[in-house]
Amino acid sequence: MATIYDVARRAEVSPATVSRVVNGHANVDPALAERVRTAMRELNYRPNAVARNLRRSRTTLWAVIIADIGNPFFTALVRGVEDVAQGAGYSVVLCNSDDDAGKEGQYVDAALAEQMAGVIISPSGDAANVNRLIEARVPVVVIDRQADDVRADTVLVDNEHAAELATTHLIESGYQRIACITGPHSVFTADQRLLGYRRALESHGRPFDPELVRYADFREQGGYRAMAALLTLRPRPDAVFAGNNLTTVGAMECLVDSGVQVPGEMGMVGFDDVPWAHLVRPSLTTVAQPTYELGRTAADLLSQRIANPDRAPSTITLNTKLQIRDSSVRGVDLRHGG
Amino acid sequence: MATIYDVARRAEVSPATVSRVVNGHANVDPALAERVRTAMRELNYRPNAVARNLRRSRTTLWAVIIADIGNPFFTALVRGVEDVAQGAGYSVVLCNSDDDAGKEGQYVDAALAEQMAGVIISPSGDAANVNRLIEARVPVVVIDRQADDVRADTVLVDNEHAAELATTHLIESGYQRIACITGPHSVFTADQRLLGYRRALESHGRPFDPELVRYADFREQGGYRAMAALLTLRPRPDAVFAGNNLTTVGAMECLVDSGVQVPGEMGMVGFDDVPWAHLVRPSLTTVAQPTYELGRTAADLLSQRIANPDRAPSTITLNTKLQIRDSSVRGVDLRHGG
DNA sequence: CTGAAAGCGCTAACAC
DNA sequence: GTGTTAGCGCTTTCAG
Repeated sequence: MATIYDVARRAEVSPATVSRVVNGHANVDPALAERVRTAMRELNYRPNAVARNLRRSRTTLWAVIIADIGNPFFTALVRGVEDVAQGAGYSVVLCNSDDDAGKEGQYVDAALAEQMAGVIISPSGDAANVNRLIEARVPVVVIDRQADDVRADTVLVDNEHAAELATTHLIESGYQRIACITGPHSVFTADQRLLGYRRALESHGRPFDPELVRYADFREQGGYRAMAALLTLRPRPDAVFAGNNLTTVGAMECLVDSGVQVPGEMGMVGFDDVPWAHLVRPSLTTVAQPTYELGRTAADLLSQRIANPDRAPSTITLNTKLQIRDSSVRGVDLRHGG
Repeated sequence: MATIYDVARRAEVSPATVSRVVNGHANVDPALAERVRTAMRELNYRPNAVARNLRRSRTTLWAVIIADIGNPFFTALVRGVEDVAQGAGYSVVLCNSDDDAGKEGQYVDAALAEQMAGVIISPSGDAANVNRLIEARVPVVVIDRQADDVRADTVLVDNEHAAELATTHLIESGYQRIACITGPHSVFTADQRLLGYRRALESHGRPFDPELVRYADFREQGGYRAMAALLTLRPRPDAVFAGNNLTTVGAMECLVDSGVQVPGEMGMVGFDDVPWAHLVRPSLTTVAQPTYELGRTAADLLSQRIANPDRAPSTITLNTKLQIRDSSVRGVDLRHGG
């Protein structure tokens, strides 16, 4: 590869002048600049970002570390991040932690080693990885999940409140024995949503029955298995609040396979929209999250922190919206077609 | 941040020795090595990958440039890449081109500038971006789509053959007027699948009617609109072969909204599996692609090319499988539940 | 087995 | 307005 010295020699200027042209610094004689540009073209010169980054001690890459690349919630969020990043002159590299603290740690290592300009992360259980970033003074924004003992900018949704509304909606629709499929114990969103579920029950004078709570991984299969287990209970629950989009899908599949009618025999509310919801019958009542906005907000926060590393961290909570459709309203029955 | 010099000073050795310890080179006195490790821990030393990359003129990052991060086909593929990369000591950074040659070009620039160790790319129409990588001698594997005038390792599926089988299946199921929703003109997979569709018609003595072919973007909305347009034709088509997973979903939504019964009034075969297919009624007949294997294969090829940059490029074609379900078989009617 | 020293490609003082 | 030069942090000959 041609270097800046090759270009300088060919254009008969100094490397400094080439650098100025490359970086668009003012005060370069137009004639010289033109000579430099010609030389660059002739040599097919491409600046070496590695060298530049070393010299400047900074880069223009953001790492976005997400828990599940297969979950549309996270990919939608990434789009929001990307759009802001692009506008601010950063490139986004996406890292999939699979909710595994070890894999996450590796990506944090990489972000640190590569001197990434900033990191947006939805942390797996353990706060240690996030804290390593903070200690290294890497600008970081935590998204979707709050980590205890972490002082960082954070973007969340009103999980507990939304879960309470969703559960209340099931209660008000006349369901009696409402179960909850939540996520893994250590995951923030799972805990919060369970809390909301519980609060709704209690404020309506309903007993909280631990047997009706299932902890699934936040994947389809987890939802399926949890639902299957719930179906063995006697008396059987007659409604379910599912803690994320994929568990909702899994639970629905289980109900289809078991021939349980929704919403007649089983009411259903999910958290976060399910993709291709239009094709699912009955249409699903869900707590809709502003996924794209979540990404945008996190990216804005990251920009601001990079510009001003010393300001106090803030937490932004965005609002969700309960989308009432067919799966949670008795009297509406199964059907397909227009 | 602590540098290798700080560690050297503290451990009372030379920077070279620290470097040897960090990189696990043999032949370092165990006592010295221990002193170095202690010093690293005390100073919370983290190697600076930027400096290392500059010195070594190589990195341990792979870029995977995909056309649509919202399409499960691509995210599944990425998982295959990741697993191989991890085993080979590389990290994967994901870049979403949105099938836009401009955005793609930016990511190619970034990959070039950052001296990425290799690139896996599903190219948008234009071959120029891929050729820039090749000219710069960056190891590159083309995936999912073939680019003309590009000599690079390539991993594909048997698009044309699969499309032919899928269309033949519709013919043999008794459908008479079979339409095709394919992708944008310039996209390789769209062209190939259209070709297969056409071949099936011709080898069964059916006329090829251009009016029955619709070019949609490979998104849900494209499929919806194309289907809507097809429904206005008189006589109306009675079956559709849809060229990718999202167009299939879109087309199905349109049929649901229009009250057209599948498979009775309209037969349907899609290309690539639709996620949450179990929830979709009727269950969809699709051409299943080995997505994960596609990613693995591309990653293996990239490994090999990095190890041996001068070997001749090869093209690997993986086989798909026609999964016959309910949407393409008359006599099976709409239903829901187990 | 260890250390000294050069240099990867670029940028930014600083000098002219 | 332009050139000279030091040095970002690391690895890797080469000497010893």
